[in-house]
Amino acid sequence: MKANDILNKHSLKRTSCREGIINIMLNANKALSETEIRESLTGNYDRTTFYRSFKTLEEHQIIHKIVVDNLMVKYAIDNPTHQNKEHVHFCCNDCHTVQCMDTVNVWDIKLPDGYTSTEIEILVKGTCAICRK
Amino acid sequence: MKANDILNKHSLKRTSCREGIINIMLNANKALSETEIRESLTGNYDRTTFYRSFKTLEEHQIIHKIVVDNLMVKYAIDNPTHQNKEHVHFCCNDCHTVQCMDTVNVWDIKLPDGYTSTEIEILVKGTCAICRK
DNA sequence: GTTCTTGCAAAATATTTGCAAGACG
DNA sequence: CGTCTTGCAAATATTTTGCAAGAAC
Repeated sequence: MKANDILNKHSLKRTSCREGIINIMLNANKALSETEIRESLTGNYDRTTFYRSFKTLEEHQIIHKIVVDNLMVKYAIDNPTHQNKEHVHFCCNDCHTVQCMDTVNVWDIKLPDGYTSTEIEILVKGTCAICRK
Repeated sequence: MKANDILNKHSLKRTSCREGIINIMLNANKALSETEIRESLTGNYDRTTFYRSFKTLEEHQIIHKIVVDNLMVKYAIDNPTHQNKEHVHFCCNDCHTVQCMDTVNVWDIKLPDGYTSTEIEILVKGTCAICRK
């Protein structure tokens, strides 16, 4: 599915900034920071525009935000094949790449009585396969 | 163990700010934000002092930081009984209380080949037992 | 043409750093 | 008294908001 189809599906206007963001994320196999996205885009957009675009895309569950520390914020496309499914985020301490790990199983977490969960965020930090070598 | 003992154990100077922070956290059954801590303290401290105190206490593994969003950052005391043990953090969508769930089991996460993990952060969002009623 | 989006300026918020004065041990 | 900590000022960074001009449909 192309960027335009995704925007149409959500009745969002097809602007070059949104198209660009989605296309870059569709081709990335990792989560990207605002800076990385800006540097990959051909057009030059105001930072405010990015923030608003991210917000809109996130609200429509086209992308999701990954906060590693307060400092490192990245975005990844919502893969339709695992939509609504909890998945693990992995952050490499070495190269700081952040990835969604679709192949890692997530188990149900048994909370104390009276507690209910709507969302589970799992962030694993360590060394990725490339830096490991 | 009292605040002074903890500071002594780590060879940290006993300042009223550090004592205050630790004492408040020892008596809290939940994680606290910088603002909540400042409002609970009798003395008035500069924000810089808080940031440096948190940093020092965190480096000595006396407290740990919990990042819910970029906006919501909280701190909790390192309970000696579960030191070094992974535990789940729970954030209530309603009252925004953040707690360490010592009773919830954390399973091993099986990563793809080549990946190793040094740390796992699990944040469960939902409704707590009090707001559930 | 109506509605939504963008860019700019500015404000609000969070965090870090340097330095001199002061507290701790 | 030597070392570490604090407060203040200021720099840096992130994110949000209002408003007018412009683009999408």
